[in-house]
Amino acid sequence: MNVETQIDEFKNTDQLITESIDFFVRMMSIMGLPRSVGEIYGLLYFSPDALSMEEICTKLGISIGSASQGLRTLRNLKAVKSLYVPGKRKDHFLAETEFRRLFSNFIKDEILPHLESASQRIRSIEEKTSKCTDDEKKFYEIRIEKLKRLTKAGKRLLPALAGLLKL
Amino acid sequence: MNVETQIDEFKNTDQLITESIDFFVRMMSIMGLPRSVGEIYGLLYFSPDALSMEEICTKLGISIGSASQGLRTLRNLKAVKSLYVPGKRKDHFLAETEFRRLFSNFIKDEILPHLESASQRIRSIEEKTSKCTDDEKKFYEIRIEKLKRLTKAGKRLLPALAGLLKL
DNA sequence: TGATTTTTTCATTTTTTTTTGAAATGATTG
DNA sequence: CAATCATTTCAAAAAAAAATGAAAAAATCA
Repeated sequence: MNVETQIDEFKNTDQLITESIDFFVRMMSIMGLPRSVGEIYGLLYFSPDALSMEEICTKLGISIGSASQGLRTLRNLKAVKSLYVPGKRKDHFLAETEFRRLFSNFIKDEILPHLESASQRIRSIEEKTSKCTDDEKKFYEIRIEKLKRLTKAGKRLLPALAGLLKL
Repeated sequence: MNVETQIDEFKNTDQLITESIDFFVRMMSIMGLPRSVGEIYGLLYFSPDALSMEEICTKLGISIGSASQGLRTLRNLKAVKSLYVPGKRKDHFLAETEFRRLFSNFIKDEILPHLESASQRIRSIEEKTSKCTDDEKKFYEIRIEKLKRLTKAGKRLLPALAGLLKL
């Protein structure tokens, strides 16, 4: 294999990783996760070998702080697993590629808690109608009922959503 | 009705609206929409009468710029409709309370376009594998296949999601 | 254990997003 | 159609979110 082919191949893999990072940066951003989280996952997703935090920092040009926090986020979502590499001291990271579990964790950790506190807030809204006139009460109660049905549907539907992902 | 009762009632409705705003600010923020959008919707959701932009600004203490932009966003999502009030020059706004349509519009406007461009990016990633060795190709192709299935499932599932919301 | 390496934390800086409000544009009325 | 009122736009300011990197903490090794 001559030098030019090597360079070509390097560039190609490089571009592939760049596109992957682009892809996941956007996807994670829809989910409200910071850029760095998408970058790290995008890099790992197409890496055959587990990478150390230092390699991640170098390849992405991000700080160790960002890498550490980003990896923590990804670990919490079970989007990344750390792997023991014999003879090496540093932790090494691999992308977890089962999106179903990833989304299920995202919904459980990031969405459902909000729905829980929403239910409480609705109860608190309901209490405030006690001193209204009957006409007002009627109007408010219809709207409150809609909110209740919304949160109920959300709590039921969202966790089921990941299950529907027959990837 | 004496003055104290009036004051009590005023306070009660006021608190109710405050809680509603709180509720929708958080909900809209999950959807990545700015605070002001949630505030406006939260105010309108429990308003029996249509409100003008000026009233919205005053009641929420936000600028006319925010109100104008926020109402535009809500109008685009069909979360708010403007109502002609006879004898008044200003436009008046009412909350659209069918969440099903609201979410369906949100998914159509804010999520699906990203999935479309994701498909293109995957194709671009695929092209980059052409010059890889067979072993590398195998690894990459498995991951690419997963991405394809993910976007496909997303495009199918997300629009259906709003339909499942039998509120 | 003590020295060395790796990782986390968090105050500060940088970047991005949102809000503001004055000017421009558009709409309505007499 | 001129005057007035209502709405949008957009550059600048303010606020919020994310990234940085040095210091602290934790882990590993000899």
